[in-house]
Amino acid sequence: MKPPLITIAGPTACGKTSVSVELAKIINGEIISADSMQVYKYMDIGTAKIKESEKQGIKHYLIDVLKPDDEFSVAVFQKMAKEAISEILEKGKLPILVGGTGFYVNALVYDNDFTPGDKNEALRSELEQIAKEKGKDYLYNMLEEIDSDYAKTVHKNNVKRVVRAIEYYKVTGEKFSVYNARERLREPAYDLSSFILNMDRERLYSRIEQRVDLMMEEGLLDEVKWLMERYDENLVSMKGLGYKEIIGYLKGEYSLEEAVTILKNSTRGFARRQLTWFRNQSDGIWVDMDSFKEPIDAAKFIASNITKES
RNA sequence: GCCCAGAUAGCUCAGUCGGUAGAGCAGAGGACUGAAAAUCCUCGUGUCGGCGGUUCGAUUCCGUCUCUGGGCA
Repeated sequence: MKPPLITIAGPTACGKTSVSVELAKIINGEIISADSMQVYKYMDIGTAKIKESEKQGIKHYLIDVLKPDDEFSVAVFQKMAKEAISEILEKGKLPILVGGTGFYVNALVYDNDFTPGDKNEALRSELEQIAKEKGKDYLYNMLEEIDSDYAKTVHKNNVKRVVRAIEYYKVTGEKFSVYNARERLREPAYDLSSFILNMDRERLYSRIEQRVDLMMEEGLLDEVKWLMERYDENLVSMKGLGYKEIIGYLKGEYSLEEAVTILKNSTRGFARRQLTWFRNQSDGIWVDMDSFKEPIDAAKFIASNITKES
């Protein structure tokens, strides 16, 4: 018998946070964040992290658990999320996975195997160096020779992907395409109820802009300055939306006003990419946020659509 | 009032030595299996300001009008 799991996904700024808290109250659940940036401490404003007062006593997992310079990846996420699920289930409560990082949600839901192919930092930088010196085509040709099937599915300009595929092969001796094909066959490891929140695009975009303006009012600039004094700008965490744009301003690349515009534009693009993922890489009931007046109404709708087997 | 410069895709502009036009941004779609808020791919017809004229043919040349900048009075 599979353990129960409820997932709530959706693009940034669509209202996941408040709906999930309301849902947790209704069904006696606890929340696990599937968010690649909210895991980091000290990054509060830019990640639109839930505030203590907004939690309303509902326990949240995987928020503020790492420092900005700690290692993080899907594999780490999956491990920590699984631990959180066990903990919640032991209490007799329901786990609710909430977040906008579709890749993470799927990794947990399908329980993908991340045991093989651990990353090899030295190899990665070596391969990146090759791409820089001999060109992307050269690196891509290397991939074609060791795994032509995977090469067919990735664009030669996507150096990150090409590097990972070569890395995987060198580390494990197995073709990345073989690994992918195997992982693709997996069935959900949970008794799953999945929901995808969405709303009118125009409305979503204006909410994004409002949110960015609010972040500036709340002191995003100071938050980023504070982080810059302590952490390296090349950290993965510092590549997050709201951070890399303000860092650009702090380095004198453009004005603060431009930084805000760039941030708004990038966030809209992010929301669009998230939606593309949910549309094509995930299953679930789409919840039209426009048809609910309050978050609690959407939560009630979700609660009534949870499949009850246990 | 006069002079000059503009008026071209939602925005900023390029261009056509006359054969109905193209970049960036915005927008849309897609990929993704240990960087994922990352990375990468694809998609551009619009009375070329209005009206006349020259011409086989005008967005391109000429005239005129309107509007917008700037300058002179």
